[in-house]
Amino acid sequence: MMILGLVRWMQPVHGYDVRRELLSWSADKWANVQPGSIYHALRKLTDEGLLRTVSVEQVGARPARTTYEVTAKGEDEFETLLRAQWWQVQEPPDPFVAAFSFLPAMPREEAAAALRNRANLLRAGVESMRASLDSDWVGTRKPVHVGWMFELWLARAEAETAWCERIAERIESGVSYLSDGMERAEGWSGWTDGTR
Amino acid sequence: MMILGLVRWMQPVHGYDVRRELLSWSADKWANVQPGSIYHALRKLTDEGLLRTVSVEQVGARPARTTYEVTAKGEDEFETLLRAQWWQVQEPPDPFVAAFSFLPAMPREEAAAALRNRANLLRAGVESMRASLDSDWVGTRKPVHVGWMFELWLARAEAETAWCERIAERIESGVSYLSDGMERAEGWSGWTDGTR
DNA sequence: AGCGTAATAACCAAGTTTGACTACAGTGCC
DNA sequence: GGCACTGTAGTCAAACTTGGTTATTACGCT
Repeated sequence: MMILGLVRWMQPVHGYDVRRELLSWSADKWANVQPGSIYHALRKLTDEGLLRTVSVEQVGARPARTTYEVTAKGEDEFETLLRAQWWQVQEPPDPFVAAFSFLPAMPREEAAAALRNRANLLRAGVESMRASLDSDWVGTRKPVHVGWMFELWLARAEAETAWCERIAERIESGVSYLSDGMERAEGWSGWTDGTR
Repeated sequence: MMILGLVRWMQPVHGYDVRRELLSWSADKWANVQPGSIYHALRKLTDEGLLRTVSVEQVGARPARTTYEVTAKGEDEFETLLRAQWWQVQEPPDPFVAAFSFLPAMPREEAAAALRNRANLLRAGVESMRASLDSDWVGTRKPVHVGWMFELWLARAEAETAWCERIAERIESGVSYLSDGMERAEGWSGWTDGTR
């Protein structure tokens, strides 16, 4: 749980603060935390004894805001969780890879075009990232390691760009999708080989 | 939905077949489809009119197995879904990135060690992938594009390996985590700067 | 002064995912 | 023949996510 970590370094906080911080990191993209989940998570963590409510303030007739802070147990749990993620490699599910596994269901032309398009989109992303890396915003107003995360994305994106173009060429070159050993093997009748 | 695509090229199938195929692709890793979700998904897709049940056989006193196939509407929907994934770039949530964003909560030494470790794990993965790419198994018994997916993982993993080592060095070199512009800015008291 | 829009703070019901569990049939081993 | 084990097929309740909604206050504009 990511929320726990956030509460830990902003404590004491209330839900809305956490939400804003998450959105400002646009963390809904790379963590799986949508605004809606936050309050549920906070309550659950409290039930488990990892958080403790500090106070419940009420300003006018607005919804009461509850402020949380981390307990000793929560601190422990966070360390454990954090270490688990740091020491393990565990590749995240990627919808594109899933879609790519259905390659033979796409007409060759379209597949190649889509890959080229993807390469361009990635390049655009790289460009805009580089821009904000060079600009002073990330350079001076954010901790240094935020820039490092950008570098990771950059490296990944560049690797992927190259791959997209390589594969696009192969597809256009008309290589058969069925490998040598299984030209006439049965059970693959569902595949169109991109030539429908 | 990924299940739809699978049913589409294995039809007619029953749930267990789908499950086996998914596991054999170890798709529980890169798609988010655990065995438990399959039957629910099949039923839901049927309710939505994307699938149609073909028959319900019963062998002895075992659970009845229901066989499905794709309807015309399901075919359409699949095309739409597939294209959405092919033409969009949408980076998946990555738990490591999430954990990395808490870098300042880790002692410097450990962070560096963990990154080095990660680099090694990635290298090991690359190695074993390369091995199975060279072996005949992927080369001859699987469609060619499965090999291409391996190449993508490889490219990503190599990029990330390099990054890990670069960052590990920086961390060891003792750079401050706080960027120049915010040395004395308030509100960051929760950060330990890796020197607890 | 009046009015519309944005921000604040949270809730909730509905939909999804998950891991654990059931129950039976072959198969191999002693 | 008896027994343990693996493979087959699917169910289920509990946990988790999500997107939309409420209700009030502050702000800006004319």
